[in-house]
Formats: sequence, structure tokens, C-alpha cells
Amino acid sequence: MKRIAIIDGNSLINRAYYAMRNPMITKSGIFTQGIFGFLNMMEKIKRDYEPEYMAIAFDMKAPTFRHKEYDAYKAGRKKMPPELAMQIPLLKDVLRAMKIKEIELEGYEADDIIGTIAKSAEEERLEPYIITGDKDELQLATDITKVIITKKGVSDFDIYDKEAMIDRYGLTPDQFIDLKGLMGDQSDNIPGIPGVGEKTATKLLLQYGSVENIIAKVDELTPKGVKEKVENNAQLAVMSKRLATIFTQVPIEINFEEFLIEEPDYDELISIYTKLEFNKFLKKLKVSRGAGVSVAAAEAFTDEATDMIDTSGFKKIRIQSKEELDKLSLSGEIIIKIFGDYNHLGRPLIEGVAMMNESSYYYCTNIPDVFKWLDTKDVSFLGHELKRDYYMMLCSGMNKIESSFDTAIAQYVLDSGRSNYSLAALSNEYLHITVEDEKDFGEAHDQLELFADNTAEYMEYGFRYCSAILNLAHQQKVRLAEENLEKVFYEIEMPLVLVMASMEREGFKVDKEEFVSFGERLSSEIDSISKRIYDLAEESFNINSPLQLGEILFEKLGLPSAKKTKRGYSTNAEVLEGIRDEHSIVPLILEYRTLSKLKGTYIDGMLPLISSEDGKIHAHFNQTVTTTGRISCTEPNLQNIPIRQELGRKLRKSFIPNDDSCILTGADYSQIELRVLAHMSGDEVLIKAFNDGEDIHRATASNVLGVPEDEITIEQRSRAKAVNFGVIYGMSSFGLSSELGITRKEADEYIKTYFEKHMAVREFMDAQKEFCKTKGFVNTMLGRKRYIKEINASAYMVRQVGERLAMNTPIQGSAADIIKIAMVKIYYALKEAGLKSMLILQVHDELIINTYQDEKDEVERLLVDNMESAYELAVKLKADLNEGKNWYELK
DNA sequence: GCGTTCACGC
DNA sequence: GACGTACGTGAACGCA
Repeated sequence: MKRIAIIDGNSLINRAYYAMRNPMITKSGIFTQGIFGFLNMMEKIKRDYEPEYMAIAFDMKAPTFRHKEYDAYKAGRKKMPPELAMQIPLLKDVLRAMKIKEIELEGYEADDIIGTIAKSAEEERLEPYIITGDKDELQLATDITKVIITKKGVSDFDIYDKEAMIDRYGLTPDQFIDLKGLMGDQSDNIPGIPGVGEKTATKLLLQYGSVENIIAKVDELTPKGVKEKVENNAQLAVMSKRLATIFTQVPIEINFEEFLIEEPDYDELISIYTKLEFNKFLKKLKVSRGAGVSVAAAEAFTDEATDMIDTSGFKKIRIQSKEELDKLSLSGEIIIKIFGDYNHLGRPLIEGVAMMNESSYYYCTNIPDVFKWLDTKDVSFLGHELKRDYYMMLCSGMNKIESSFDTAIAQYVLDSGRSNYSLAALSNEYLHITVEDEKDFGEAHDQLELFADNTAEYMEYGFRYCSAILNLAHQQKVRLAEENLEKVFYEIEMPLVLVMASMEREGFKVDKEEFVSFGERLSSEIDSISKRIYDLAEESFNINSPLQLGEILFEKLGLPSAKKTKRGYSTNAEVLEGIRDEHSIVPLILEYRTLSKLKGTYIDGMLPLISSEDGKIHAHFNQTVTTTGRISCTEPNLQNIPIRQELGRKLRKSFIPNDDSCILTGADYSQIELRVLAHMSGDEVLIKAFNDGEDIHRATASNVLGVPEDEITIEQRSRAKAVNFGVIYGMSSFGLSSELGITRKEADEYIKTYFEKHMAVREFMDAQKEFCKTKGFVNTMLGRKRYIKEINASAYMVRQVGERLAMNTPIQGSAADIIKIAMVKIYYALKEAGLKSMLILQVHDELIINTYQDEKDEVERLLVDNMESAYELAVKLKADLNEGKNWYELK
């Protein structure tokens, strides 16, 4: 018997949507997980049941005959979330490309259509398989028709025919309708008999067979309560049954020829899958290429294939000696991959260097030679995560490093929102090929064969790695141009890669003894505070556990609790400050928190990161982490060393210059984000205040309050400062009121006046939001892009977040652009001037240079000048200079 | 291993 | 009336 799969489209996409745990959203903001899950389910049905025919029925928005009969039908049903609703037209596009017939008819629900088709199919001697998530459709099961109900997840199904129904429920499919007539259905708002649930209904049906018979024999019914209920609501039961009955005579013309499964329109399907970023399905399409792809589609694949650079004819050469190297002539752009351990505690160990150009591939194992040789060549590097390669080159004494293209950085510029920039992921997405992650490859080959020679494997892997980079870069170059990202990429990010590597290589010297002794002082202080806390609590407990601490404070000691978290009482600093005077244990807890943070994160966390080789910390600087364009720093994070509190700030005394011949020079931008705001918004008041060299917070206070500047109080200035911060972050009155400890009304008033005095700022913010809403992204001054999918979310909260991001990102991101430009200029200025002083740290608006005393004047001038001239704004960019024998003194 | 809570920076 | 300042990193806990 030939099979026909009849799918309940709405029901299945609904199930699929909720079954997928994580939302899937394309870069352009299309929600796709419903479609994705649906297609997976459909694939599974095709695989498991091999139907020859397929039809998909959809509900229509219009009311059905059931609504006409019963006004409240399906009233109160939860609406489909808009993120899902907007996927249905896209799903239909996919189905059309697959040439799968979809059916819908005004006035009827999908299950009526399904019932009608199933019945007609049986008459045509086909075997219907109904696929749905809706148990109501079980009534359609017969000896021939199977009903498949999706369970949890996307791949788990239950299958029922008539017999299976009786086994499982003790009721025939027809009686299933009666069941609903009696017990009703909450989700469809079908009443049933009030007070009769599944248990009673089943019992009655087993005894009497049908609603009609139950009503006819109402006098026999026991117990009395049930009898009364049925008596009083007989009509309701009959109507409910009628509502629950699927109508199998829908006036549609059925031509089973149209339901035959055929070859899809591959071109169309490829284009839709690409748009939806369904790489998994794209790959599958490619696999099925041999199995009868249309001519046009075959051409599409050929196009893609020619898009890939054919590396099959490449010469692969292994280089082991200096003589072999000297015979090579290499110039221009070369692809490079250095296999090494990227060690930041000592000298990195390097396994081999893979290089590729237009025609050849080389793998070198004579390590010191190859770097010396490379340093003399006129080449620029194309690679993936070049910072790693550069770090190892710098450690190997190379001096002349020129960048051409980094595929990880390129992807970051194309989409700063993603979290995975591995070559494995990108090759998968762009090239539909698999390239092992370096880490996985290393683990497989280094650990298993610790003493074996695995050069051949590395050489082959290097070839695959370089080929992938070549092909990837080829495609990314086009996209960078299309999306106007070339300036940010080629002028800012690419030159910066070497600067980042250099800062890592240089490192920041620390006074380890001083560090350790500071740690010891903290330890003894922590011990004594702990004891006092335990005394006051009259028991010892884990102070580090918010759970245990909450119990002690708010239950045992009965202190007033302010806020709750998911697990229990909130014990954060804000809450504790609020009850500081309620009990002497509270200030001790706060003190304990401060000290143990310093000890744990900064002392103990940092000690193992000090290199025994040079006594320096070589932190990792990351160029592809933040969504706004900022740099981030790890292992350790030198961008969050304490400064605001004196005790923590003392840590900075342990960060020192390389040696006695050096000092530290630092400079930080003064109010760079507000200056950027002044420039981008063109707000004359802000611009004037900056150009007149005024104290910006005082000026804001004076302006907003209408009070002369010299009469502004400290309180008024600090409020204005908070407002200025708020503006940058996309302020809300709630945020401001809690920041300042004023009421929401007062905060509202303040914001209102602020925007009245700075109308250009308001217009700028509105323009950012509007732009983002239509385009899906915002830009920085230099054209950096950030996609913000939240901007059009249906949930208020999410959308609010989106709007704040749209307001903040252009400001924060432009400031990030500017300091990056400055870093590149400074790096090359130092180099060209032949100075030994080097950039060693960036903290968002601040740069630090390890400065040789005899270069001091030149470095200071060069640092400040390049920072201030990095980019021309409507206001002056101001950088404040500092110097000292340690980081603490840079203030 | 992973999410939560906390705390540090700009 | 909700929700309630951007961007990060890291430690410890406690559940699995």
C-alpha cells in the first residue's frame, strides 16, 4: 500500500518552536527555530515512513463554522507569539521550493482538511499517516489510518492506529470524540459537562459507549452526583461533542497526483536555506547532488565550486634546512599558520610553520631558521587569528611583520555578535567543509603519540587549514566590500592585530614580593574578620555562600531583607549597605567581601600568571569578543584592576616598569564618550562646553538647572554627572532615580529638562533607534556595525534593551574606534622613531607605555599627540598625561 | 560542566 | 504596570 503523509502544519511548527530550547535567529534578525524544527521533523517522517505522497494542511485566520456555532470557541487561547507567526510564511516558501502541496480553506481548520484527505485517501487505497502535535486528531485513527503524535523534542513520536488507541486509552477513536464531549477541552474552550473529568468520562463511555447512549440511559447512572450533572448538562455535552468532531467532508477537490513527492526546486531551496542560514540542510542538499539535481541547480553548485579555489594541484613541500629555505622565493600575500603552544609563561614551543601562496604549500620544521628567513622577506600575512602567529613570531625575534588579512577578525567585523570565530565554524558555514579545530587536532595527535613523529599529520592538517583560510578570505573580502566595512577592517582592525600581539609579548612587570606580602596581610585580616563574623553569628558558616549568608542575616538574625534572587535573599553590596547600621555583622561582611575579592581574584588569581622567565604578566588581549568594538583582556584581566577604593588601588603599586632605566607613562582620554556624543549629535551646548574647556558635569548642571556655573553645588554636579552617564547608556528614569536616590518623578523631571536643553541629543538618540528598527543594525562613526535583533522584539523588556543598545553602541563603539586608531599610530610612531619604549596596556580610554627614561620626553609628546589627533571631531579630543614609578602613581 | 551571584573595571 | 544604565572577566557556590 502506498503511503501518504498528511501534516498538520500549524500544530507541527508550534511543537517544533517550543521543542527547540535555544532561539535561532539569523544575522539579519529572522527567527528560524520553528522552521528548523519543522523541517527536522519532516525529514524524520520521510526517513522513517518513506511516504510517496505528502500534503500539509494549515489553519486560516478566519473564523470557522465552529465559531459560528459557538461564540466562545477557542476563546482565551494563547496567541501564537509573533516570533513564531512570522515564520509561517517563510515555512511556506520552503515548502513551495520543495514542491510540497499545502492546503488551507477559509472556514475550516487544518484538522478538518486532514480528516477529509485521510478519508478520501483510504478510498483511493492509500495508507494515511497523519502527523500532528494535537491529540484531538486521534479520533481520525482507523485500522488503516495512523495518527502520529509528536512528543517532547523534535524526534520523538507516538504512533496510533485504531487498535493502538484501544490498547492505550481503552476507547475507540470515535469514542475519543465522546470523551471530549463529556470532559470538555480547556485549550479549545469546549465546555463539556462541568464536574466531569477524564476519569468519570472514561468510566461512563466504557459502560455506555457514547454520549447519546449515556443521555438516553441517564436514569441508570450512578452515583447520584454524576447522574445529576449529566441530566442538567445533556445539551452542553451534545454541543461539545459536535464541536470536538472533526469534519471530514470539507469541500475541497483532491487530486492525489498533486501530492506526489517530487524533486525540489534546488535553486530556490538553496537560496532560502542560505537566507535562513540553514547550513546543515545546505550541506545535505549538496550531498544529494548526484541523486538527480536539476540542471540549473547543478550549475548553482558548480558556481559554488568555482567559488572555491582549487588547491588540489598544489605542490606540497617540506622544508627542513636553511639551504632549502634560501632557494624559496616568496613574496606578496602568503597564508600562514604557526603550530605552537602560544605559551604566555615562558618561551612558546613551536612545532612547525605552514605557509601557502598561489601555487605552493610549504611546511617548515627548522624553526629558528624559518623565522630569520621570513623576517627578510617582503611578505604580508593572511591567516586566522594572526595574533597567535604574531605573538610567536615576536617571541622568535621577528621584527618585520606585515598584515594582510585575518579571517577571524574579518568575521568579527562582519558580525561582532557571535561567540565562535573558530576556523572550524567558519569553514562549515562559508565553505560547507569540515576543518578540525586546532585544539582538537592537537589533542588527538600530541597526546596519543607523545613520542611519535607526527610531522606528516601536521603538514597535512596545515594544508587543509591554509586552504580553508584562502577560500574563506576570498568570500569575506566580497562581503566586507558589500557591507561597507572595509574602512573599519583594513584601517583599524587589521593594523591593530600586531599591536595586540606586541602588548602580549611585552607584558607588564610586577613586583612579586610586594604582591605576595600584600596577599599575606589580606589573609590575616580576612581570618580575623571571619572570626568576628562567626562570633556575631554564633556559628561558623561559609561567608562566601550567598545562600548561607542570607540565611544567617535574614533568618537567624532577623535583619530586614530587601531583595530576593532566584535562590533566596539577595546579599549584594547595595542590599547590605542598606542595612549597614542594623547589625554590626553587616559592615564586617562588606569588609570581608572586599578583602576576599582582592585576595582571591587579584592576588591568588594573578600570582600563577607571573612568568618565572621575565617576572612579567603577559595578559591575553582579545579583539573579537565585545559586541561594541572594545578590546577585552583575560588571564588575567588587567582592565579591571581596582582603582576606586584606596585599599584595592594599592595593588597597582606592584605593577612596575621593566627595570630601573624605565618609568611608566600613561594617558587617558578625558570624557571621550561624551565628546563623541557631542560630535555625533551635533549638540551645540555640549560642543561649546567642551570647546570652552569647561567642567562638563558642572556645565550640564548649570545648563539644565539654569543656575550660573559658580553656584552649582557638589550635589548638583554629581547629579548632572549621573545624568551624563545615563545619557550614554540610554537612560531610564528608574535607573537614574535609583542611582541618585531620588524619586522616579524627580528623575523623570530631570531627564525631561535635560532633553529640553539638549534637543540635538534627543534627536540623535531617536535617530539611532529609528535607524536600527528599519536596518537591524547601528553604525559607529567609522562604520563599524552591530546588529541588534532585540530592537524589533515583541517583548517590551527585550525591546527596551534593544533600544538602549542602539543608543549606547554608536557612542561606546566610536570611542573604541578612536583609541584603536591611536594605538596603531602610537605603535608605529614609537617604532619609526627607533624608540625602545612600548605600549603595554589599554584600558578602554587609557594607554600605558613602558618608557625608557631617556626617551621620556619624546614618548610623552608622541603619546598625547597621537591620542588627541587620532580622529577629528567637532570637539577637541583631550588626553591627560601621567607618569610614575608604578601604576599606582599614574593618577 | 553550567548557571547563578557577587564584585571589579570603563 | 512591567522592566528598570552599556561593555566586559573571574571567583565561588551549588546543582547536575
